[in-house]
Amino acid sequence: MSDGKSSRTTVRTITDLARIAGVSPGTVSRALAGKSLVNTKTREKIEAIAREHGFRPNQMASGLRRQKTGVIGVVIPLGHDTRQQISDSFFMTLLGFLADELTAHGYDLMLRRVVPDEDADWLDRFIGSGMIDGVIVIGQSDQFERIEDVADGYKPMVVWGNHTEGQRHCVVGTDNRLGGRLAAERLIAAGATRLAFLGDTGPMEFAARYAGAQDVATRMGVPLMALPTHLSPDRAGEQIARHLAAHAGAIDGIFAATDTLASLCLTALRERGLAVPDDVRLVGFDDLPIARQTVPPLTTIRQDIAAGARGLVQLLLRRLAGEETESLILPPQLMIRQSA
Amino acid sequence: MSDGKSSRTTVRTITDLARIAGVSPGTVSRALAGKSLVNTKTREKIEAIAREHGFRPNQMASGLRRQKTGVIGVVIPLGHDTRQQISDSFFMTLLGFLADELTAHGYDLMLRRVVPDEDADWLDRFIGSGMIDGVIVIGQSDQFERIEDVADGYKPMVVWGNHTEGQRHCVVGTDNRLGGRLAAERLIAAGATRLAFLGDTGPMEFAARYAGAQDVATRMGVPLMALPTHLSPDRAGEQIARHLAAHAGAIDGIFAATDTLASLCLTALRERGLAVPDDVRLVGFDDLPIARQTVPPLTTIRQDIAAGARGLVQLLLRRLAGEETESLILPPQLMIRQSA
DNA sequence: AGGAATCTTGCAATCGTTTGCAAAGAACGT
DNA sequence: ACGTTCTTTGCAAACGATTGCAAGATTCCT
Repeated sequence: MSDGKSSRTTVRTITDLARIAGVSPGTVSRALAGKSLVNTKTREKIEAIAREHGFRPNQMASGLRRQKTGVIGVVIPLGHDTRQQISDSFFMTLLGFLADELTAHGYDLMLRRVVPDEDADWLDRFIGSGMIDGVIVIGQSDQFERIEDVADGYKPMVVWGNHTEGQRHCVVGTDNRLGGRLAAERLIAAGATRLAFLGDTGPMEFAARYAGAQDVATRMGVPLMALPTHLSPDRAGEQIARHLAAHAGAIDGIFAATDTLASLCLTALRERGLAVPDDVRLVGFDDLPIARQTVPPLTTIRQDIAAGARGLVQLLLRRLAGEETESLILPPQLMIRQSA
Repeated sequence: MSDGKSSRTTVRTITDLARIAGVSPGTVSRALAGKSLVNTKTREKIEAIAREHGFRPNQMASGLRRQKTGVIGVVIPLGHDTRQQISDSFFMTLLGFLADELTAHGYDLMLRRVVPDEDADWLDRFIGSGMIDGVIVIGQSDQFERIEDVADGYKPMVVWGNHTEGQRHCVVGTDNRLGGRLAAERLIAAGATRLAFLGDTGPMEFAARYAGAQDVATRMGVPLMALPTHLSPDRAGEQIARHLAAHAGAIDGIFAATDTLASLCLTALRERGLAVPDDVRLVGFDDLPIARQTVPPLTTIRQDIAAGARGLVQLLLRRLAGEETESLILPPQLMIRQSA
């Protein structure tokens, strides 16, 4: 089927190919681009030679000339916790979907993880590199302002994160506040009377989830306590244990900022001999695969990651085409299992 | 601190910058590259102007001229199960480490997921694009032969996967066969007398794990049964349940090909009312974070993912420098927890 | 057959940066 | 003051593909 190396003469450039085919480089370029301005017979001959020698036009040269690269940058700013934090589960899954989605539209994906504290210039540097046609930022982290600044002067950018009234950059994300409300409502419906929010309230997404829970707590006249926690599993584990030790009896419903934290929390609760959901009700966030496999299975707020990826890419494509676009807020969904 | 848009005149090219600085483009190029052939004072002036206008040289043009891009391609072939299969946990974690490691060495990362069945040309296409200086293949999938073919003619390639005697491509990976042996030995030491391997034995890594377990089973005169299973969590769940239904009593020790499968298996065992490790011993593979949070915590074979990423990048860099390199086989490590 | 209309193709400039070569300028020694 | 070395800089040719323009080749019509 594929022969590979039948080529005596190595043909690397469009000019080499042109020489063999006995035409000019321009014609080869047009033939391979499929623009109909070239005679069918000539085109077929050129295509045949190209196939035979396994020739592929150099993307760098093409990109330079056409002023577009066919590459979309995806950048993950690591703000709060420097280490891979949120990344591992949720963000990485999103990244996988993004890769598929971009590929489906003929784009390549250039990935960068950056530490804004060490490199204040992270976003401009990426955009200005000339290597990418547009950029998707995964997570606002603590860089909201910088992203806002860039958004004014650079259109082909879409951000995964939380939507704030009046913001200037285009964002795709779950309605975190609504998610927080759903979680708190479920906890209360399941019998909880003293709530806690488990997770760092610094990042905007989490702050919104907390605020949502607060809405409900206030409305229902139920207390809600914040238990700040790091996200990296190693540190989170002991922090959670410490929280439980301190507030053991004062809590009977926990809303964890992510399923990962919820899972750790489950372990910690078990170690303290507290039954879920009888002694303590627990609701997570994300609906990662792990949520189905904990003991008991986790009641959680589902984010539709695939839909998120699709939205990010579609909005970006429209912006690349020069359109203005609104942000896209996805509805969260309460998945009732057994932990609350 | 950063001013950003103080630039009246927009300066996009090195030539613009040269005009402002009153020097030739060549000088600007040399100044920004830090090559010491330019007068210190001139260099400083140029750098100042560049900073003020937020200028960054176009990577495409630079790449074209220098014939190197500063980008490493990372490709994940999706062979057996088309869907994201293994990717989600292990591969994605590896990808994260790779991103960090490449960044640390000044390289960017271009990510591609490909479906070899739909695109036989996946590897050549990537390499021939001219966009990448080298390539890291994550997982051999069922593409061993194609990778071997390419390896002869293209040096800067390193593959994550299994090492086979006499292969021609440079690979980094865990000693899967040894891992399999460790797992089987542990199961038997924990009292198991009738073993099963849970997972698809098609992919080479898994085949080697199975073979390792087989080694031990044969040596100890213990039966070992293969229970083929898909990797995507949705299908795997019911397949495992079916396996257990069929071979319930005939098994008292299970070696799961990955922690993800092990975790699913744990759930299935619980549903059948089988106690772990008393009725059935269970050993996983990978030592993903999840292994610590299952009930009971998973005894598993640890792969050092960070070391793997480091190895991949280091070998690739040496190959980029023209060196020949041997493969790197990492030792697996038995992590004893409570499931066996 | 002659001229207009339509297809194909080649020419050459261009994208923005890098770099070999040589010229100009500075420094230095006698 | 003059010839010799260094430095520092500019010039111009790459890198490989694309594309506007115009010339050459065909086709078609009357």
